[in-house]
Amino acid sequence: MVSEYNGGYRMKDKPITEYILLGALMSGPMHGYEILRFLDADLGWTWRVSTSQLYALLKRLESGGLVTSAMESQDTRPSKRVFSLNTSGKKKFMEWLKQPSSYVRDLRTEFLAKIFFFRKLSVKGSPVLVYDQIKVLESVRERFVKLRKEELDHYKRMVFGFKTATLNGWLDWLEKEAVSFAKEIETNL
Amino acid sequence: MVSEYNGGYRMKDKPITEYILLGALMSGPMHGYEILRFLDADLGWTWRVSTSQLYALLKRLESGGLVTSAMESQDTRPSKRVFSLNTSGKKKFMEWLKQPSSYVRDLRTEFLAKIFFFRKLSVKGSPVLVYDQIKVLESVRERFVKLRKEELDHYKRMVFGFKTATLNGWLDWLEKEAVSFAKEIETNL
DNA sequence: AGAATCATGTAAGGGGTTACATGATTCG
DNA sequence: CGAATCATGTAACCCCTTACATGATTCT
Repeated sequence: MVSEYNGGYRMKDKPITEYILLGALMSGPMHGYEILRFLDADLGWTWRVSTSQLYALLKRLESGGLVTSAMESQDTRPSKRVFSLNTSGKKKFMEWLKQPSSYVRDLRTEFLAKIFFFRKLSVKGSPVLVYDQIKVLESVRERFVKLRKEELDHYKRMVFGFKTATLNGWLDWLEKEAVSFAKEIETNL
Repeated sequence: MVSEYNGGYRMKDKPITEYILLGALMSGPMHGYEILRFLDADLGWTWRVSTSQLYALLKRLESGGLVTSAMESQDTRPSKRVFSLNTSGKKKFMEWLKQPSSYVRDLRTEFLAKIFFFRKLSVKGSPVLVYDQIKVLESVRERFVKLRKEELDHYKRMVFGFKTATLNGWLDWLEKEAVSFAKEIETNL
């Protein structure tokens, strides 16, 4: 049988973008367009959501019971639908926030967003997250180093070398910048 | 207007997986299942294709005029559809092969596959590709370093730091491992 | 006898995209 | 006066996924 394995994808879990939206709503009720501007201005280099997806996801979050909405009419402007996080939405977000990414592929997109929300929402515990993430990456790196040693084919050794090099770059960054950034937001309460 | 930019995605261009399939067929005619086993065995750590996608893509490549197919019946086994590259398919592949990835996001998935095919097919020019790719990444890194310097917000500076760190890891790998690997396959003709 | 291999697909869905529709208001 | 902003969506498509269907053969 040819393996049908997909390489350690995410899948099954809620897509990261939904957590980003929950995170936006953690600061208080917002309507769609407002979230869009917020993401664009503050998370522009980390995360992007298209308008169509945004409204689709908000709808899904509501039907998933993490968010409630209410129409709000305005005199000079089109009326807007204001979304609010409920308790289970907040809980879901906080759980996500404190978990390091176990799939290396997710780190690039997910980790920065988490750090962002730690600062934005003044949540305590970012140094722990950084620490946990370092541990995860170190163990993955170790695995690749080992696989590389055991591998005879030159090309495959190079593949493992590439993966290791990526992890080296990230770990370097985590240990230098992320650690100090986390410490700083922690001391500033 | 809230920007609807997607962050430098690929889009529009042929999906990378199609080039992988073209690359597989560069060694000669093959049927679907054969390609699947080949990818699994030789590109397992670099590239994965599900069966359903494979057959769909092969069909599309054929209707796109890059590939032709013919049924081949077997006595003890189910009959199989054998695919062959035609001239324009070969040309398309060779063009792709020699181009460095301009979108940083693609490098991780695309570059290793290119190197793989350089060796597999004994194509000359891999050192040039490595060199070109280094140039691309260096210029991108420079851009991020500059953006970082100009940025006042601590978080955004960190984001640029992360991107730079990733590029550092990759450039390190390119300059050490990829260069020597490319030289080696070049001298072994 | 049952599992794996050979071999090709279909069906349904998931997450994302671009392009477009609509309509008032304010800025240059 | 035209462009950008505010505000919410629909429609179509793209790449890819899992789950399943089919059916013969060979390995354990």
